[in-house]
Amino acid sequence: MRSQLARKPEKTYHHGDLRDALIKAALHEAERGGAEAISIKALAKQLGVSQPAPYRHFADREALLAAVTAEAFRQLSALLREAMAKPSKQSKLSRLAQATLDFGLRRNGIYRLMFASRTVSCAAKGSELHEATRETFALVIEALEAPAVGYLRERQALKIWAALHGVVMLAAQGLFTGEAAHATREELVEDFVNETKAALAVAIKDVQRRKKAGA
Amino acid sequence: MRSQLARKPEKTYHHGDLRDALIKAALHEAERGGAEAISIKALAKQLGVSQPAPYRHFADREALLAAVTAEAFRQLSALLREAMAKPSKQSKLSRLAQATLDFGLRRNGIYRLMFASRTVSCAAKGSELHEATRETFALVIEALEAPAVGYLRERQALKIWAALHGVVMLAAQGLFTGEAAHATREELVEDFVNETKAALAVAIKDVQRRKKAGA
DNA sequence: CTGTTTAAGTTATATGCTATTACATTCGCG
DNA sequence: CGCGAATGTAATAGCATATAACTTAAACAG
Repeated sequence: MRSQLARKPEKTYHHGDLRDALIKAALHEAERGGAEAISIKALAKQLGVSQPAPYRHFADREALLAAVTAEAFRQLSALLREAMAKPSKQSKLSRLAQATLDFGLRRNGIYRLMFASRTVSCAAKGSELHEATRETFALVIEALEAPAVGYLRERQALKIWAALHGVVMLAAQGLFTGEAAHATREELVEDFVNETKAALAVAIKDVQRRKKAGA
Repeated sequence: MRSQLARKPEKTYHHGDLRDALIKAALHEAERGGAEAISIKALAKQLGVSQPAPYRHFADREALLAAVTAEAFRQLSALLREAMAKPSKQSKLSRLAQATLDFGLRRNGIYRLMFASRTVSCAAKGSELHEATRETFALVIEALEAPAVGYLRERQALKIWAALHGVVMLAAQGLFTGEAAHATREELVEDFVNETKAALAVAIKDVQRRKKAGA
């Protein structure tokens, strides 16, 4: 197998790593233009192979999109992990939230690809994509830094994740440029972060109190 | 002009109301399948006109999508207005929020069309689509039932709108079917509604207190 | 080494969609 | 009534997805 270091145009019959190259190139295309910007034909041409070549690695366009989306989720996960790891005065949750916003805006085409398509919801349990999204959500739960009491964490994670998603999408649509521009997206995200922390604290205290009463 | 009551296949040369028929048919197609399910060719065939006919009414596919999206926003606005109008024990905001969730899930293909595409963000100020989205957002502000103090309303409206959007999108992606299914989407929406009310009350009180201190 | 199997790539082609051009029909208005 | 604008049609170009049949070379067995 040819490593990705092989840069010379030695014009070998076999590309060597076409599958990976397709995903990377597709991600690049999606960066600006979203899913619609991904064309099998164009990618093939760009990588110097014939148009049908990609079909050796992906059953159809949808399959390629799924693989690209999975890779995008892994990249987001890596980013979030990094943001959570670095020491800071801010909470883990705050850093995760701001990092998500940053990713969603900087790489908005990819972000839209990740969520707008129905590819995600159709991902079979256990598939590459399903695992990738699951891992990202697990990071959100981790960022809460809360003990696993019932399903409180999951619930709050879901809420902050939804809220973040909404802010990113609306921001990308320019809804923050009108009369509402007085609140920055970062402020809104921080609002949601604080409300999440407060709600989580209250809920946990409530559960523990109830447990004590029952004991 | 032929009314939409004309059901007989009288096979007139002119359709009579092709523009409107295209939008309605496209909405129907989008209902399940989103934007990708809208094909000019298929619509033309379905309506019994030649393929290029639609181009008399829409410059290109994008223009049709914009018109369809605008119509979808108007329908959503109508639904929200209705929900807010009917008497109920619940607050206006709660009713608007639940109605939004309902619309987003029941007509998810259309909902995705409305937000996932970049059509919205590209809508020129003053365009049909721009006005339609603006009107919907105005309803959100109205549902807050709060006085216009600074930009507090806009900010809270933006927040709840973003949160709602997030819940709808994640729910549509089946993120509520895993370990997080213990919190229903309706519950999450109600959480956001309550947090919005609380935040708004605090913020308004804060501003008024500050004003009194300054006077 | 050599031959066979198989993964990966090629050319050719069918099908479907968008969009344009040039031409035809009808509506509406002076 | 007749003319111009609006609306629809036929023909066609161009691009993308996807499949079929064939080719190359890599990997592996003996």
